Amino acid sequence: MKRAEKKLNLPTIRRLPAYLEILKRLHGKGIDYVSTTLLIDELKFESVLVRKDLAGLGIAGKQKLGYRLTELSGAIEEYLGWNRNDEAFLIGAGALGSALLGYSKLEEYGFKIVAAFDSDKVKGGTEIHGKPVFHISKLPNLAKRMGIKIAVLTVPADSAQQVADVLVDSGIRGIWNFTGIELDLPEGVVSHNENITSGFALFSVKLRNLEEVAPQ
Amino acid sequence: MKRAEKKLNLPTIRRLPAYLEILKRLHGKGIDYVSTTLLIDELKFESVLVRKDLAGLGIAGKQKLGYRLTELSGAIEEYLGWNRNDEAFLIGAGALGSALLGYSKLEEYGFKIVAAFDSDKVKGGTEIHGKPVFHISKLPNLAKRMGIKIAVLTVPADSAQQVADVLVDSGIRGIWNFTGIELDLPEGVVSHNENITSGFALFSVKLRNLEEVAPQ
DNA sequence: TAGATTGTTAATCGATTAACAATC
DNA sequence: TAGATTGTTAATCGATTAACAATC
Repeated sequence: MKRAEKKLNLPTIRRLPAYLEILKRLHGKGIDYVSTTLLIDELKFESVLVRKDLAGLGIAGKQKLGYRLTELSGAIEEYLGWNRNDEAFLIGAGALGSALLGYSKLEEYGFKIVAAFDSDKVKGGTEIHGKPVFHISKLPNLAKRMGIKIAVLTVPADSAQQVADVLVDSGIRGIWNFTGIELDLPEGVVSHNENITSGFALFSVKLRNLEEVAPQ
Repeated sequence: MKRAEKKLNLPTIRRLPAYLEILKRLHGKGIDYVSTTLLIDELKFESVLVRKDLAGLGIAGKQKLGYRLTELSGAIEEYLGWNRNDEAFLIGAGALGSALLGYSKLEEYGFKIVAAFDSDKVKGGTEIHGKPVFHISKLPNLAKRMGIKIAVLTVPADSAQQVADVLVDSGIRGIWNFTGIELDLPEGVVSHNENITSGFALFSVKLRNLEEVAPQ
């Protein structure tokens, strides 16, 4: 299969997992071909948009039939790199960190958190959702020995930058950042900020509008 | 204080919490006036953007000085409705649900989860992060008695719609939806979808690019 | 053939950025 | 006054939607 060369735009990339989820469900039902009309039955947006999105993946549909399901989901997984197997560390084993350690979908998508770290004193042999938890002082050594290049950062905001510096020194090149802090990182290290408060703000505004339309 | 009438665009609303966070930090340092140049020192984007964002809040800055910190953060909180006190139920006390029950920032922002529900058999007196957990069968009654109108939905995808129907019947009008499923809801009920896989997809693509630029 | 679908090009809409005027 | 800043209008950029051609 030829690698899709086209650069997809950001909203498209955000939508890809939703397509993949639906495709999985349809695959379970023994469906072989999916049309964009079938896909938008499940989603709530326009079929042109789906078609544009899929066009960038570099696969072709068949008129009257749609896209071959396995080919389509394969292309999405390949585009996202979810057919690979990435190993990552998680730092900050609080409530959010623990939730991510137990979020099995990540592994399904080729993203395996192999160990967690925390600044609290941890007893030897501690595990959360079956993943070992170490004191953060052990991270640099383990990262180098295991060749880990990816980290999930779920520490409190006020230690975010400091921990990030340690990660960079330990050879980490990609940081999935849940701290709400904009990290200062050197060239060659990428981060992606996940910010639940942004989504909460949108939800809040929707709630406020609701109350204004029909108070009490 | 006059209510800001202007409708802010979605990206602006998403940015408001970040401004608020910075303002809180600066407030702790005893700073009274903040300029947009000061704000962008912390963020990584353009000061025009910040100015445009703040313009919609309906407050005025002072040339050479900037905005009065308390007035600015007050206006943001009011716009988001974070100066109110909303009570909510959480449904689905798994890993993610538990994390949200322990996420104290929500309460700081006027959003209080008062109880959790799960379909698993729960013993009387069960608590997670100090919040009582009930069997879901108790929800309709409690929601009505307590006048709860907001729910956080963290159940597995395959029961999402079914639980949402129960919520609507119980008088819930706003659903913060973490299930990854697009809910079918009647007129007058709003939902906001939080989808961690979307963010993970963006992170994955950044990681993939990283590897392509400098393999191994 | 008629109809369902893919896939592309043009038009529109929305958000960011650039330019600059106003003012303390 | 000079300089730092707010705040607005115009230009640009990016994404969605509309229109439609192509084809099985």
